[in-house]
Amino acid sequence: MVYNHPKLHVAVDCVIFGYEEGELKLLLWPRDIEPESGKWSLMGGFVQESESVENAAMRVLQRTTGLKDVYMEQVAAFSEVGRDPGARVISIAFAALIRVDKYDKELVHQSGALWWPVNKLPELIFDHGEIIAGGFRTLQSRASNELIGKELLPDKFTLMQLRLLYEAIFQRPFDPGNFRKKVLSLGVLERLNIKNTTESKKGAYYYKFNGQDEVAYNDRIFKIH
Amino acid sequence: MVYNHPKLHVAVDCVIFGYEEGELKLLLWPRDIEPESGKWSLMGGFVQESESVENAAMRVLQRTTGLKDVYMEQVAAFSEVGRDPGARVISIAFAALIRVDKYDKELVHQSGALWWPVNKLPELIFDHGEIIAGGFRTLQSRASNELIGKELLPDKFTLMQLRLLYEAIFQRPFDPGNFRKKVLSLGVLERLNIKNTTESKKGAYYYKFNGQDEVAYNDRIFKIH
DNA sequence: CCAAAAGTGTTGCTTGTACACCCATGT
DNA sequence: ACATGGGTGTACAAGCAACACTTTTGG
Repeated sequence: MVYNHPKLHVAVDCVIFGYEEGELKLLLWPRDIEPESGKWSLMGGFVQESESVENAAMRVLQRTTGLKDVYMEQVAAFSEVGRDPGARVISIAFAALIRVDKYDKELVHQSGALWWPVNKLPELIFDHGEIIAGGFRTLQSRASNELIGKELLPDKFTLMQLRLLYEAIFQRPFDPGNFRKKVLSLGVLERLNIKNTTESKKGAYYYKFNGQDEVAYNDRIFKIH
Repeated sequence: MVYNHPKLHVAVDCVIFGYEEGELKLLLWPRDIEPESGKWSLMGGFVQESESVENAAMRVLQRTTGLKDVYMEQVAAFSEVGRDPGARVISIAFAALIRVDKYDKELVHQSGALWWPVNKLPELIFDHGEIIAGGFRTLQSRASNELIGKELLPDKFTLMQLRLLYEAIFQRPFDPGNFRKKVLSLGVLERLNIKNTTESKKGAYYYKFNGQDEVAYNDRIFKIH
């Protein structure tokens, strides 16, 4: 059956978060064509006839970073008529969390992409600022409902590193003692018998996420100061 | 500029919630064409060249219920390739809350639509069951982050009516005393000097939402049993 | 020795939960 | 009189916030 109805360009845009040097960053590409040449943009791509928007987002992510099997979450559809002055394009935004020690740096570097700290973003094209804000809310929401870090930190990490990640995500400090107690009480971390001695004199135990992926979180977990 | 990329049918589907007789219901239409004739469906419509998806959803809602200026929230995009066997259609789902005392009953009745209790739904076409589940989660999420009822209850209502609404939304009982204290502590309700004497012997004060629409909710508000 | 992070403990406060209890009134 | 919902109060538990304090070790 053929529907006699308008067809539209549908794109996906990926808000790609990474964590590096104590800062939450996101990956942006310089735009080299008019209009708005010189500004920065999210990486996107058009949805094809034979794929879901989730597939399209994965495809875009793999094409640009070399990564597959990455955690992604749908943010929202952005569809104001004039959002892209060049053409009518509806965009479905996705938030992706990637580990900066794993992406294909060669590939990313070639394309001119750079990591930008979330609180020091450059000028962005179209409504990409709004899309990023949405992706950031999605990330915060996820981080308060379950313990994230597996997607952003190295395999083994100290509780300080995890805390700094959360401080970057929520842009506010957490009390070290309370953070430690809360996080450990969730029972999703396993202490290793190795210590990190580079970031403190005393040395801090490394932790890792213990396999049992799905713990039933009853409620919002982060109300820590 | 013309983009040399695929164009797709983009639809909106509205999950329309109403509250009546102590039950949370949603409005469904019988499908009278093959395939899946006889099953029920959400009301939807195609997004036009010159409108945002939000506009399209509003338009669909107004066309089917006569209502405008209704609270709506985007749920998510549903885009599996085979979701509509007739054609490739991406659907953006919206959740709408309407007051059953305000919609155009004539219009709705003509179209054959019926209100179905959320826990006794008929067979649904395509992935509309999944879409409804998403809309329901969106509703619950909103109801736990702020006090809803303005959109679903009459202008004046008793605290019992409000509680029954919340019990319908969360499908579990709330303690009457605790519910009352929590709700009143939010400071968004104003007590009227009228009593409802039809639903209890003693009579219960009517309340209404006081104008100041936006109260800053710091945290999830409903953790009441 | 001092600074800085690691790690543990304590205390007070807020908030939810589970009740008990009295009130008002229509039947 | 009694059942029913209206409305208030209380006692307990859980969880968070704030902060004190001890440990360890590199500089």
